[in-house]
Amino acid sequence: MTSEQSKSDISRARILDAAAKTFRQKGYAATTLIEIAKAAGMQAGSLYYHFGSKDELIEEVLDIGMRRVHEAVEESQERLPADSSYRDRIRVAVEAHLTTLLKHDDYTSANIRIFGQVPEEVQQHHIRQRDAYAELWRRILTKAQKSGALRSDVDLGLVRMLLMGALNWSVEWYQPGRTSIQTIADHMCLMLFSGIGIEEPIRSGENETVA
Amino acid sequence: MTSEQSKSDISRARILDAAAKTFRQKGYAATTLIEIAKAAGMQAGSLYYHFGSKDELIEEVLDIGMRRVHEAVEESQERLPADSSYRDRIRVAVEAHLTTLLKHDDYTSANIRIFGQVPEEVQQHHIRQRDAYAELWRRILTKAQKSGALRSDVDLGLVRMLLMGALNWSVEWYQPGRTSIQTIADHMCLMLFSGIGIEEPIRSGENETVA
DNA sequence: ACATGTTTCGAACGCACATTAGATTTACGA
DNA sequence: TCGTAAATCTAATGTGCGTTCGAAACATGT
Repeated sequence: MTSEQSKSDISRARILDAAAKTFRQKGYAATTLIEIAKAAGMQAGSLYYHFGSKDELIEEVLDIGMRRVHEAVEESQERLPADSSYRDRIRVAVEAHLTTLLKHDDYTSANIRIFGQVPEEVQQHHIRQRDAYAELWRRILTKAQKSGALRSDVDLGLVRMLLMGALNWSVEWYQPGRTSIQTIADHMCLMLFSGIGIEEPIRSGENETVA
Repeated sequence: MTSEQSKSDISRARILDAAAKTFRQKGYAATTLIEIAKAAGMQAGSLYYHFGSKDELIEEVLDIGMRRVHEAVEESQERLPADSSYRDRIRVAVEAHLTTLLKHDDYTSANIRIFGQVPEEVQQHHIRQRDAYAELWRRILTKAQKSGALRSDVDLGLVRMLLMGALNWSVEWYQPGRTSIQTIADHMCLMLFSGIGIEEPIRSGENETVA
């Protein structure tokens, strides 16, 4: 064990990568250890040298995924000039969340897609972590509202849920190459700050039906 | 079989109800036929008198779920006065989608939660139906945009995805009694049309362009 | 080259589940 | 009441998966 990365560490990482990718694609219960092992280049039984059980493996995938998006958003705030506008603060947070989710991070997207499928016991282990991430967003939005950058008559909890939903749902439809992540973030921020509505002319003329 | 509802029909409906509820709660692979049968008041083997396989059962659940939300949104448009504003058209569509999703419809929420987990073959059978529902929303939004009610410089496909995401994600967090469905719809429409931002005191040049 | 610890293999176990088929019960018209 | 079809039960089958464990292969320090 002379090198920084022991062979065990390398195998462990390969297993986790394979697990994250497979869990994201197929869901929790539909993913077999045989599949993960094959993707990691070993036999199913060998996984147990590194992880005690399937649940232990998935717990680590969930943990890494949430930690990454949390850190990404946190760093996006720290990188910002101290006198940045609150809109910019929210904008970079949205960009960080989306980028982590859609760009080379099977862990975070796996977390979002399979969290609702894992055994309740596993979920319990991650509630604290999820709350911490929610709290990060709560702080960002609350500061913006207190400072007058966001309307004071909206329920920020609700706004946060709708915002997270819009962002997280992208894992269900995003395809690299069709739309840039930046464009998605721009549209999201436009909707969030200004909306996309235009005052309609006061007359009620056209009776165009939709259906 | 003298009554309108034969015993078979009643059992069938009870099975479907039980399946929708269980699938929504536990996901596709984690739901066993034993569980569904117990919730429907019979033995697992008896299910096969009504359905050829687990996949056949889930296909019908998915089908019903999508049909219900589609019809709900369609009817919301037809019920509207012919001279309604485009904002109102979108508003009632949002309300119809959300209400179907969150109020007594395990079928639609099951569809949304488990679609990504079912075997690819089953998914293929429903792509047409999903496209049809997407097309319904596309029409509503496009007409609004063409009429000048929505900004012309936004990608409506993207807006639709973000909107659907915000709405659909509610199945992950909504709890009856905490926030009313109407309030959720109001917040969503406010964000969509006007945004929740307030011009900040002129500090630096904000660029509000999209794409 | 040897010895010792590390990592992977490979076969086997047990269990839970989807599915099947014949027996059994239920509903209902004659 | 009887007979037939509908509906459900019950037990069995097969399969796939998580998990275990001793043996084999590999790596490393002496």
